[in-house]
Amino acid sequence: MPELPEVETTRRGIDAVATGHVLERMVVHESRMRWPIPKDLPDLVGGQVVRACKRRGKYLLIEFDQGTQLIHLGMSGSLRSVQNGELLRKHDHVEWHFSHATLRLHDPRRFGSVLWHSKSDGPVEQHPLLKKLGVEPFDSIFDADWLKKGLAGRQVSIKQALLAGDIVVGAGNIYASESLFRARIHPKTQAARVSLIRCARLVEALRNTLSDALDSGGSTLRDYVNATGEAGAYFTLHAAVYERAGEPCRVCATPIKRIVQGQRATYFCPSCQKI
DNA sequence: CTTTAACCCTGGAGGC
DNA sequence: TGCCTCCAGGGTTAAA
Repeated sequence: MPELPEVETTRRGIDAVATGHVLERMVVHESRMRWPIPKDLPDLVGGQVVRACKRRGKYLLIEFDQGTQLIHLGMSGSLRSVQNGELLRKHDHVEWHFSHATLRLHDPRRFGSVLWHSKSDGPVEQHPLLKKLGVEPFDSIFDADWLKKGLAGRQVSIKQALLAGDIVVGAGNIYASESLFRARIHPKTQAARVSLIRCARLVEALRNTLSDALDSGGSTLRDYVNATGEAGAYFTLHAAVYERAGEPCRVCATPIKRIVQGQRATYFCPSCQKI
């Protein structure tokens, strides 16, 4: 799925289309997503003004006066703006119709979700899916100390701890590998054994990896399409290790290795990255 | 408490 | 132009 840069790119795209405008109609073509899309959601938001389009981790938050829609893109989701009346494609599951454009959620695997959090249930940050999320990577509170404290007592690998998202959000499977490469940390290093110095390196590496991806349009994915429908090529052009097993490290030419951690592929340079 | 692995689902790639 | 296996951006959930 879209990792944080892709989600943020999407947020900017839909913000430009939706914020301050009346959502004339929401249409659900397929409600069987990660969780069923609530049946009463279209009636709840139809005719309402979109007040803001925000993001928390990889969740998109569409704010209305009565509450917030939570949208997750899962592994294969994309949310893009199309001209009103553009032909529906296979796997276009949800539409948000505005007078000047339509937003479409396209998600072949349907791991994504569209949920509702009513204002009467308190701040959206308290939603069960959001309240356990770690800090945002660009929040100033996220520093070496924060990371070190978060890793304390964890027996899992640093790769898995980073991916878990309960210390810091935003590192998906691609950027977890890429960030560890930049920080020169071996992905199998025990989380609790990562030193403060290396935590500092990892904080910087994660931020640099994410902001580089954001600068190039948040487009790590083979078939990724951002909110305006523009495909990107950051990943194919710039990945240092991801999906490069057997190919030479861009720094030292040692063949990149692929291992499996927690049922997910990890890529690293066995020479540059130390335990 | 932490950790693990099953699971949700479609489609593309590659072997035969 | 078929069939089969493996793999893919995520993350919740039940079980150990």
